[in-house]
Amino acid sequence: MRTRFAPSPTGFLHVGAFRTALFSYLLAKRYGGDFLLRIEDTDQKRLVKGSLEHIIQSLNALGTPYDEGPDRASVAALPEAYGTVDPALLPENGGAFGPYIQSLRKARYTEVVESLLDAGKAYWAFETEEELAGKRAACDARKIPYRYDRHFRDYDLAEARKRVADGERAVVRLKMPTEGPIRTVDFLRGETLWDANTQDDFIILKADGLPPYHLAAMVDDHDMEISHVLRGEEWISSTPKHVSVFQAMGWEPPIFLHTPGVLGNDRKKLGKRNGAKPLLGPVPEFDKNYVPTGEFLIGYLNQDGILPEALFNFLSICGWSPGNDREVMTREEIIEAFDISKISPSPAIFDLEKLQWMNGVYIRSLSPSAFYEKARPYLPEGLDADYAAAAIALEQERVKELREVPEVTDFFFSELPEYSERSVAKWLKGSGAYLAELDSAIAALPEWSVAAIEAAVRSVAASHKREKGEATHPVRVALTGREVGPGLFELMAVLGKERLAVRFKKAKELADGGTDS
RNA sequence: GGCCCGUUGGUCUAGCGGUUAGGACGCCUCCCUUUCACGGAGGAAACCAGGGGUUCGAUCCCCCUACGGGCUACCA
Repeated sequence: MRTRFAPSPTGFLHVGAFRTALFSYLLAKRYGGDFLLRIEDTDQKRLVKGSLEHIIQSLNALGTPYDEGPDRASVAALPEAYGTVDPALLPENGGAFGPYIQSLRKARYTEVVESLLDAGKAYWAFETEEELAGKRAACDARKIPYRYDRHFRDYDLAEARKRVADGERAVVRLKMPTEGPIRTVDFLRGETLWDANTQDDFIILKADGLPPYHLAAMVDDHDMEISHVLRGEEWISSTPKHVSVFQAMGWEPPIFLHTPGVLGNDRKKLGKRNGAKPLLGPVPEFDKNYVPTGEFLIGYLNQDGILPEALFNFLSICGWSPGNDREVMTREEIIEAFDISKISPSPAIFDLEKLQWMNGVYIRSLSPSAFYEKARPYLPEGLDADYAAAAIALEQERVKELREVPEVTDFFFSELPEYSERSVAKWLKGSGAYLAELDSAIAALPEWSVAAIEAAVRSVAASHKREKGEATHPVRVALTGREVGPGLFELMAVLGKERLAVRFKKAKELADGGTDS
């Protein structure tokens, strides 16, 4: 069992691609196999600096690291246009089937193309791109479907090679069957028969000397002994091309499984073409000339504080289910339950609200110290660690994304809370005497515990004939400036005597002018 | 236009010829409770895209239509 993820270094890794990578990873791990990363950079024009590192970082961040893939030596061999990759992210030895970067495998593709040429299964074609565009336009004008006219299909090979040797620009095309159906099998959707006359003698070697995807990926999947090819459903239509390559070379094709797209709320595919943002890992800085367009649904989930484990879990059940009602599962449980035949063949809409809910589930399952560690990057610098940990622990069951932590805990860390006028008017006015008495009672407490604090507050409240919200709300507003938040007595215990005294003093001033009831 | 793929509540899905069509998110109500949240108990929400078949019986098998998506590049 060997699977691979084969993205192009052309920008952000988007959810759809990410989920396909996850499925590939899960399949390999389910059967104890290997998951490989291969970089498909045969279109050098679309290369975006920094995206190679982004791809590797993202895979690591999600928790789907590759068993075989780019290593230090091969990345070092890349031109500067790829940007740098943190060596710590790269293995010393990428694996026995490398290099795993297509631009570094040019010689092997040439070899395959030459053998196809020799066998009479492919041919050189000399039309320029302009001529081809002209042929296409002519068909469009007559409203007939365009197909390459196979002008050079029977052109003399020796003659063609001479022209190429003389420096003429040319491409190599594969001779597709001219009759009979071409049969492809998709693991999820079954067999489909493609009429030969809908097929084109497609290009397998571009004029720049590199092959396009249709050839390169097949050669690599074969050479790297990939058993299951999981890829996006946009590849379904070109599968007949792919099986034709395998057939021409006399190779056994892998099992193809096309994963459905992941759509945004607008039902539009979430892909790099509409500029979905990255999911995890540091936000990459790409070249200025890389401008994603369209809807930005995903946002910077990593910056928002979505935990990798939550995303791993969520993505795994986005378009797949274990066949029962289980949704929250550990990574081990997911791997054990993973079954590609239960992948849904229809596209799914990315449900951000459900992800947020699930992230909350994962945040709540964290130990207080783990939660503190995860939340720390979102907190201001220079806080007392013990105090900060105790403070944010009170919010752990309330936040769905880590980014919420600073705004819901800021009153712990500022000298005085920000008092909203509305809250002051509603709860502080007329509570001066109550707060004053509370202040002294708290200051006089011999023992500092949540229970002791609660007892003191309840006692003072009782003497003022205050119950429930009447008793607690003025205190909450006095100490935090707001009306919602963690348990009042817990929060007071964490704030401590000194901070409490300062806040009571300020609150009494704000309450001035009113009379206690 | 041509060729493909898809279609169960708003969303993600279970189902694989006989079910009161199950679960989750979201929404609503109630309980717990000092607020919010968590947790608990309920509820609204799908004539299984529509129409034909096959069958004693179709969400499930076949066909057609509609809608959505993809491909139709010297991009992947």
